[in-house]
Amino acid sequence: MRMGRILPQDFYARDPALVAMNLLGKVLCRVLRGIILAGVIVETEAYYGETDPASRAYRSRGDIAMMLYGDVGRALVYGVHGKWLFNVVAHEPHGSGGVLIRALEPIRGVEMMKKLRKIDDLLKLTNGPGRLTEAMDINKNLHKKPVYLNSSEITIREGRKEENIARSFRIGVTKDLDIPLRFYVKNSRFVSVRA
DNA sequence: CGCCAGATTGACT
DNA sequence: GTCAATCTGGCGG
Repeated sequence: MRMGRILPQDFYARDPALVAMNLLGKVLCRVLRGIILAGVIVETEAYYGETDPASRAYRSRGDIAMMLYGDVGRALVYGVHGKWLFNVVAHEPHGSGGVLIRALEPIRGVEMMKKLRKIDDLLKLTNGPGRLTEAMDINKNLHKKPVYLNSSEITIREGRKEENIARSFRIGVTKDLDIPLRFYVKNSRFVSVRA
């Protein structure tokens, strides 16, 4: 697959659920020590601000929480259970929210991803939010970096058109909202486990 | 400073 | 299916 153009910042200036849905089929691109690692986004989740009990902005005023209210199109990287999770800040003007990238279909730099993950199985390389960050060496260094600039080590680009989009409730959250906010490519083998 | 929840994963019965 | 290792950010003292 040819590398598409980088999505502009205003792509992220919409409701997080809409952005999450529209990110399916787009390409997450990471430049690591001159090597390009890339994967098609096949699973995402939307999060809101203080109204969302699963959000990091729910009853919190820390740096992570405040970022959800800040500039759209920036990487929001933070740790849970010893893993790094990769999000992009996305919300309407004066709103709050972000999109968690939960799974990728690897398309470039597979050998390096296998090294970083210390496994060989292509299907288990990037099928989970903590797995894909390990496969692409995404960590605190990329926190707050814009994903819409050519100079960034992490960008999101045009990819393919996805047809079969499904949605479900978010995975792993203790308190969810009553609308399903997880989006995934229905017949992809690279979607994370559980449902 | 100490404590601990948590948007997870991998190992195991 | 169950379970615990994992470690950072945020908050209380």
